[in-house]
Amino acid sequence: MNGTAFPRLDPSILADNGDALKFCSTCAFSQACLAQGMDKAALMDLHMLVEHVGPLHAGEHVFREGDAFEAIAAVRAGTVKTYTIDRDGHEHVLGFHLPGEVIGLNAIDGDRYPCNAVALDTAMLCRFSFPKISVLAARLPGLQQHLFRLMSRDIGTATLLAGDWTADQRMAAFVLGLSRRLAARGFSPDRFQLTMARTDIANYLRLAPETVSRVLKRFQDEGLLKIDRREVELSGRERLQELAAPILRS
Amino acid sequence: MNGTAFPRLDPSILADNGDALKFCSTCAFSQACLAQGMDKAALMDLHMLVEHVGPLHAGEHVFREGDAFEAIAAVRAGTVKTYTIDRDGHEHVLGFHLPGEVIGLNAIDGDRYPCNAVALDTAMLCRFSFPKISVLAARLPGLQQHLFRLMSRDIGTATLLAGDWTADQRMAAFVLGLSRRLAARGFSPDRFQLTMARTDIANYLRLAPETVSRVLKRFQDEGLLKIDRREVELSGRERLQELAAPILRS
DNA sequence: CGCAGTGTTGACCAGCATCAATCCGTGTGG
DNA sequence: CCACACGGATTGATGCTGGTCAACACTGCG
Repeated sequence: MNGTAFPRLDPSILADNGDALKFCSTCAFSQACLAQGMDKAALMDLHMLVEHVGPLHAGEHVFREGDAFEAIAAVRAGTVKTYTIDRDGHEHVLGFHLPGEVIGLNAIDGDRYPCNAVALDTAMLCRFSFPKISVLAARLPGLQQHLFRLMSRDIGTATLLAGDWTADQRMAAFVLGLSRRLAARGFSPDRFQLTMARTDIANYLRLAPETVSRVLKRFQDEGLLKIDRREVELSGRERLQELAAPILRS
Repeated sequence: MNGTAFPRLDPSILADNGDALKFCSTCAFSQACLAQGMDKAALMDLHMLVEHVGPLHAGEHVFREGDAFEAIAAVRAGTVKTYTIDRDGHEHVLGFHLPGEVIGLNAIDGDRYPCNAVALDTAMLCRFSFPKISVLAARLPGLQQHLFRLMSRDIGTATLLAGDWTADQRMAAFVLGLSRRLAARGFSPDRFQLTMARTDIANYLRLAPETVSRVLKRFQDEGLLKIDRREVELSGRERLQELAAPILRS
């Protein structure tokens, strides 16, 4: 619970610079920058300012609401949940962040993080000082473009979730969304583990945990998926897609 | 209804360049950039790439979903509504944009606008070619920072609206939010016109129009505000703030 | 005047939340 | 090894918020 806010670089990685680079080059953030037209030299610059964070264990925080904002971070492994607690004590889950995804972008406007970020399982991250990456982005058009796109995408997904969809639509979109994002990282799209509790899913989809339970049960009864504890297997992808279509816009 | 997509520069403004500059310098976008540390020369560069759009009349579109994305735009006068139509034909209002606010940021990720933008009353805009402003942003740290902040802020407001709030909370947050944004532009915070129809408010807050009507009525009965047709007067700001507090985080 | 668009009001209903009880997998201690 | 407790998940009963449907009022306009 009382994880240190943004732990510093693991010394064992610092020790061997060559290793650190090789390590980081697997980071999807770098990959995306490359695809965005950055050359090798530029990528090297990016690697110069990255700090490897972790491994964090389930329940340890990456940052907390109110912490001074200094850096964004890319998830390299594991799952990170971002959330806030409103004044009635209710948790609002802003998102679940898989490997390759970036957290902290909503903190840029303001000098403090507006939410908490916690590891749901063992997680590794790359930390990018925001002032530094801004300066670098001015030199590297590909990086600037990549950041713009990431933020733009976040606006889009946030507004999609904001729509007034039924519990079934939300649930279908959630499962399908996970499936697609996992597939994009090379994991199986049809069979995966939920790294978050039912309560977390409920707080993310703005449903009661009981509703999450019931909808999943019904989906199983109707053959859309098989679920055992946290293990999910998609068996009725078409029907799920029909349900989720208006949300995922596909 | 059938407004041209992103009408070109009004020739009467082009005619007198000095006038155009004076005109644009009132633009809140420029103001904000100045505040962000840009100098006069930089501002001049920014003015070089701006195109003035409008006046657009109520119902004319700035852009439509699926149009090629080329530019973001700052509202200079009037109100612009952004919205999408889902496959069931239901309208989802993404936002109402007042003078000084920027639209199109959610289009950067992707080569097409993901939503429509329509003028609710007579509106004027400044259009910024996105490729051009990107290049400029790389030269002007203040501009880059400003863009980052704008997008970050949009992520935040989108996620706030996504929460599961009651009709009363949403309505209070909506009215108070308008009041504050208008106040920031120098308009009266206690007395203003709603430029949008009840249906638009409903589609924005994910409520039925009937609910909007009823909640406003009740707010009036309880002395929180006076409303006559589209004219609003806030009379119980404290109580509204209480209601909206968890949403507006203030 | 009559019509159309927008807004309001009322009656009814459905979806989901809430509350409460129970189940189940896991860890713990005797 | 078993008994027990605990947290998360499930299931059932009930109620409330807000949606839906329908009728009507108001305003502006041809």
